[in-house]
Amino acid sequence: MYRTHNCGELRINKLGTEVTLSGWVQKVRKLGGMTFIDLRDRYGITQLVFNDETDAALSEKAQKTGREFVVKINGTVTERSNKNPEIPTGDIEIIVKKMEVLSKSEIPPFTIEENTDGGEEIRLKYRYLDLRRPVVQKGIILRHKMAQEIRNFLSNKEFLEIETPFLIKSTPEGARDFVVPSRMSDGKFYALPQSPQVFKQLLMIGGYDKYFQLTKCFRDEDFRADRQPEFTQIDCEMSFVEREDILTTFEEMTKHLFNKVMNVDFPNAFPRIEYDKAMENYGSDKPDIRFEMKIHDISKLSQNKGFKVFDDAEYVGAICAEGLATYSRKQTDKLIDFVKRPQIGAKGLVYVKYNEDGTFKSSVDKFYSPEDLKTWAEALSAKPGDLILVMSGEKSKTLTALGELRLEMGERLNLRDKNKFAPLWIIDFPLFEKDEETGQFHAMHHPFTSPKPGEFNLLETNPEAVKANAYDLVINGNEIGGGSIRIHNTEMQEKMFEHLGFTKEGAEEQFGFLMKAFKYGAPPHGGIAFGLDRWVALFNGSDSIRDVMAFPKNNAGRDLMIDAPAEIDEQQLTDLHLKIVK
RNA sequence: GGUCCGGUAGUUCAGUUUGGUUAGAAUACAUGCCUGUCACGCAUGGGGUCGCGAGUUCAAGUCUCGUCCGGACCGCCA
Repeated sequence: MYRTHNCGELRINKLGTEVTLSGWVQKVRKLGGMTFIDLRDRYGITQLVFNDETDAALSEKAQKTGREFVVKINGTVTERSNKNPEIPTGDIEIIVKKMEVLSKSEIPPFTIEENTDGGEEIRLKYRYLDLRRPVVQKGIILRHKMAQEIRNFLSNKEFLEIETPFLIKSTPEGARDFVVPSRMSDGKFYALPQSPQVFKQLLMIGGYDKYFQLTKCFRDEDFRADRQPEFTQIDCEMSFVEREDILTTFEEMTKHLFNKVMNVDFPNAFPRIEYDKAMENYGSDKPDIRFEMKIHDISKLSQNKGFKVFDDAEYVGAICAEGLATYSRKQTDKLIDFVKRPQIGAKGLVYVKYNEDGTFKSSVDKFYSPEDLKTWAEALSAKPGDLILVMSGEKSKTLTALGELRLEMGERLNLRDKNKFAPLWIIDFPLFEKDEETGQFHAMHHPFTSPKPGEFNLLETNPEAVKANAYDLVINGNEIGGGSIRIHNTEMQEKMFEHLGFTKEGAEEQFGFLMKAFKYGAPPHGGIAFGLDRWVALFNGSDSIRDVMAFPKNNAGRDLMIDAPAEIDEQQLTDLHLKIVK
């Protein structure tokens, strides 16, 4: 037998018990005639003691074990004379009688402790060692708990977990597909799903009116801290539902998860904000509403006073950063640099300091009287001591830039507390967005999204104004999930493809099977999908989804541990009818 | 496709601004001392193609160009 207990469970009430433990040697402390070993497994750390006077040979053996050796010991649970209040097992230690080395270890490339000395790259390369660290385990365990709770909740609501295929067909809309060459069909390819979208709709037509799946999705685009080539979605779909049914069901699921996993309760309904309002007030379609600092339109108050920059602008907007009127010239210059960074791309920034004594000091004093500035302050509900930040230009771009600035100021004012959660729904997204270069319409959500009821007619006259029956769940500025009520009849779907620039033949070739299915009694349906990785990362307080994936890839989509992607041999290429062109 | 930052001991970094003696620190590792440590302590020691290639120069970790690798971001991600 390898163990009677794990390394995290022994307490003072087990004094005198003979135990067997197995685990990894985290640390050996030699104090002359006495040696301590910290033995670790995923449940905790237990201290082992060896004494020269009791058993010199065993003590010698203990001193020779290195970090990360796997050992099995037999011994007696004893009260420590010097207790360690830092760890749960700190009141006891094991006086070892027998030790067996089960597996030796080379010297690990970084320290495997709560605070490692290893950098990102080396920890990815030796991911199996990083996985031994409690902080990493915490994320992996949290992920398991969330997945369990999701399954419990949905299963109790009579949702069925149904798998859909990974080897499917490439479609032109959306992200780039990962592609798999076919050996059996010369020159043909499978594609890995970007999401099970079409299959879950076909399941609705197949009569499985409540479906879900925790499944991998694949998108061959460039990656970020919160984007990996393969990621996990909580994919859900329901039949005979309207938007309200979906929002109610999944708001309940969200609350269930918060309650069971984070012990956080939301007695009230989540706020619902229309897309247009979100853009106007927060400059983002995924606003962080842990703090207010709304954007205000001060175009009317600031134009026609002789300041050309504002007069020529389509829009002038401002935010109010509380208590920052004391910012120095150097600090305001830093903010100007911040908005001028190419990622934000603003031309500049005007600041107004509303001083404690009620006076104003701004970078545009030449053009605006204190009375003018006072009207701005009133519009923003600014108090003496606050700093007003103003940007102008083309409306949507300025709003986006102000949104970025708002987040930055929220960060500086410590308003983005990781222990605080602010979920909300964004609703009424536009159905289409226009490609700036080609003028072509794209589906903002996806091409199966239904327009809002009552807006079907607008489709012909003013497609850009049509709102989609789509919704996103946003928590703390992260898009956690999104979905829509789908189109469920052939005519509407054909019209949609037409607007998206598909020819009749093209649509038939790509999605003919779906259009055909619609002809055999398709129930009204809709659904939602959540990004499990992002959600776990959010609950875990991680900035990167890599922290909550057992084996993540780097930002170039490479797996540094197994060194993938890799070349394949000539025979494989031949079998797949492929030739490498350099 | 683009912008920015980085690559020096097993690891994390300093040194590069202003080219110039034997490239440092911490930690890890090894050895010795140490009987209550838990970031143990003390002493000694080993450990470097300064990512790679080319160039400038009497001389390159340091300057230039190219290239590879890693990270953050923009585009992209229905």
